[in-house]
Amino acid sequence: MDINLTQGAVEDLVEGRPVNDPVLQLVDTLQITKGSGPTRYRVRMSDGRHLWSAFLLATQLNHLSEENLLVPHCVCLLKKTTTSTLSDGRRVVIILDMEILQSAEKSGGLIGNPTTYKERSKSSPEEPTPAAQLGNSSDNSRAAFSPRGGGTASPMKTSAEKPSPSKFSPSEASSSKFSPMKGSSFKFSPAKASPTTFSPAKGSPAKFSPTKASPSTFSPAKASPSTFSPAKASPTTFSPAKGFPAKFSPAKASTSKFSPVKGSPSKFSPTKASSSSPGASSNMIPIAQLNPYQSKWTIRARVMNKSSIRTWNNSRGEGKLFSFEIVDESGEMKITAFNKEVDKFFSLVEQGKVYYISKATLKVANKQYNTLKHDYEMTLHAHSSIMPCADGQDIPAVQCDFVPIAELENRDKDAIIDVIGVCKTAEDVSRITTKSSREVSKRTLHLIDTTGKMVAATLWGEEAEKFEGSEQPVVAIKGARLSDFGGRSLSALFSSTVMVNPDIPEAFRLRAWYDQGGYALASQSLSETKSGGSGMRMNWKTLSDVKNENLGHGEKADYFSCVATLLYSRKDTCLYRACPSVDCNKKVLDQHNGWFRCEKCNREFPNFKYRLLLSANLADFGDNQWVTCFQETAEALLGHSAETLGQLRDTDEAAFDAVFQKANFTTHIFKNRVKLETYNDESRVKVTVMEVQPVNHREYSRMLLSNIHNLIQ
DNA sequence: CCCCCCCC
Repeated sequence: MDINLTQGAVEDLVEGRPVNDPVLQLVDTLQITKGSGPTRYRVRMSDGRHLWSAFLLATQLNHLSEENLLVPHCVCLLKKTTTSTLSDGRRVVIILDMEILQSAEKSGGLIGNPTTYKERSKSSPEEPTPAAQLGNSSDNSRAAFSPRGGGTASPMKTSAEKPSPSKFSPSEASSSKFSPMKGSSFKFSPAKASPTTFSPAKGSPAKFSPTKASPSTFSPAKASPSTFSPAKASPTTFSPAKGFPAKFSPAKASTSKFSPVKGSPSKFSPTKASSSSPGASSNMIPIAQLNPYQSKWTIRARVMNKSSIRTWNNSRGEGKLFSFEIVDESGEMKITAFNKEVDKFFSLVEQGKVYYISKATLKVANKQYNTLKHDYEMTLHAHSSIMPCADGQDIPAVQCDFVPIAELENRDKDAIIDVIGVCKTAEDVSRITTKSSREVSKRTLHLIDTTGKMVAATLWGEEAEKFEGSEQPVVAIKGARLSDFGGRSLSALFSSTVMVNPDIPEAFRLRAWYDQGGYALASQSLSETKSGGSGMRMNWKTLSDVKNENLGHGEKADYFSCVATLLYSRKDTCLYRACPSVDCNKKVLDQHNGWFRCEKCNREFPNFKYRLLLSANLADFGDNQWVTCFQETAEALLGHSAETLGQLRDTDEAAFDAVFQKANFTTHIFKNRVKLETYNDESRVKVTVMEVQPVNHREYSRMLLSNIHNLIQ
């Protein structure tokens, strides 16, 4: 296989021009270990025409050298690079990502007769920009290039020279928001199906104008933690019903926003930046292009998620921190603030708002805790600047890549996914104690979508407590974790964003689908719900269906729901005297001496409790069926407790009769278990009522539609 | 510099 080198790529890279997927030949590698930092590798590369010896391997690629993969004359694809200029004007091309395309053996020596490239022009030393001075003291925060890069003779400094591929000059950005170079790593290619964007905070214009947001705004005194209160929990629900104006119409939130092909003049051009931002001539770059090898940049991004303040105390010390996640059209990033930066920025940073952010430290993202799609994460430091941006409406707040619920079956356990569905049922909130003895609230929702599948999704803490599911809202969860519990289920993480009735096209579509008949679908859950409780799906059947379809004849019991009317119940045999022990319901034997014997407990008691075991005949329009109701369901059907009924029977037979008369011809939703049982060589289907619910209009409609659906199929 | 992500 012949691989062509990208002739001219060396010149383009050194001069900072974007190059698409340059293929270069590695000439040699030099280890430049010095000082305390990690080893760095300098590589010489050739494009067949020119050589350039100042390629520097980003430290995350050190393994390539350490695994002896950087063999002279191998051919490489540079997938991501950035060009920096040293303080003396020399150019360094930093390789952030690369791949070896062809071994040295196959390439058979040096290709062509390359000569060392001579830089066309060395850029003049940069001038401090207004941005560099804003929000921090005037010391030189244009830090030395790569604190880890201690291997060069003189400290390397980056400069903000124009042609760096990571920055946008007007000419480069003319037809596209982002540079077409590979290094920009777009997540949103038009080919890929439309991630969704929306602004949970409704794009609320920032209260502050950039001019107002002078450095004094950020004094610790003003931004003291005491001012925080409402910021934290509120933004999780965004119901239009609550009076938020819908900022993003479906049309506006269309995927065209993401097309890197079409589009308006660059948002990241210096021209634009100078008009309204504190960045002035600073380098406004997309988040996707942030890396540790640039010292001067400004990003403009929306806060999509903000943590509360946490403290830590461990062997390495103690302190406090908070973190938040930001987004622009190119990508996302996690930012963490510690200690003084917490005081400085916590109250300023609000979920949903847009800020200019500059001068922070980038480090390789710890993927164990950071699920965002970026190689790096950011830490704020003493000179970091965060300024509210007044006109950030164009910045999407959340990029969602919703996975259809049915598709969750095929995804890996622990995958972090975005999901959207109608909350068909929400379980009650409950308190649990974790393994580490912390108490936390949880609530499980059952979400369905147009795939007809349902999945359980658990919310935690405040989110669980405040969730209101009675109106069957559309719920979107960005960044939920897929677990394999009970088949497949989802769990919200600290980093998840839960949105109720978000103003996005998917939500509108789901709402319409559900209200126009989706609700009647007997959706099958990917998550098993133990207990025949409220999580049980409705498998609507008519009573004749139960017989015709031979329900209960299989190995396992079948479950079905029906709307039926109680015709008659056997009052004479409905009560029995049971063992008074808490967890024993065994019938006791009257010893006729004031004592009652429980065979199971092997004990005699001076008392007993009444239990119900009611045989009832249910009917719908086509058939009738004998069923058994135990304690709770019988109590629900008769409207009295077993104890009351026992007392009545013993003291007031007329009143006891009246209870049954009154219960006759009442109609309910019955959830039932059906199983073929053999007793004395005789088989018959036994139907046990698991749950009795009042008929509500919605469920009744669903039952009708489902039955009609069964009829016509 | 943190890093808890829970329960059945």
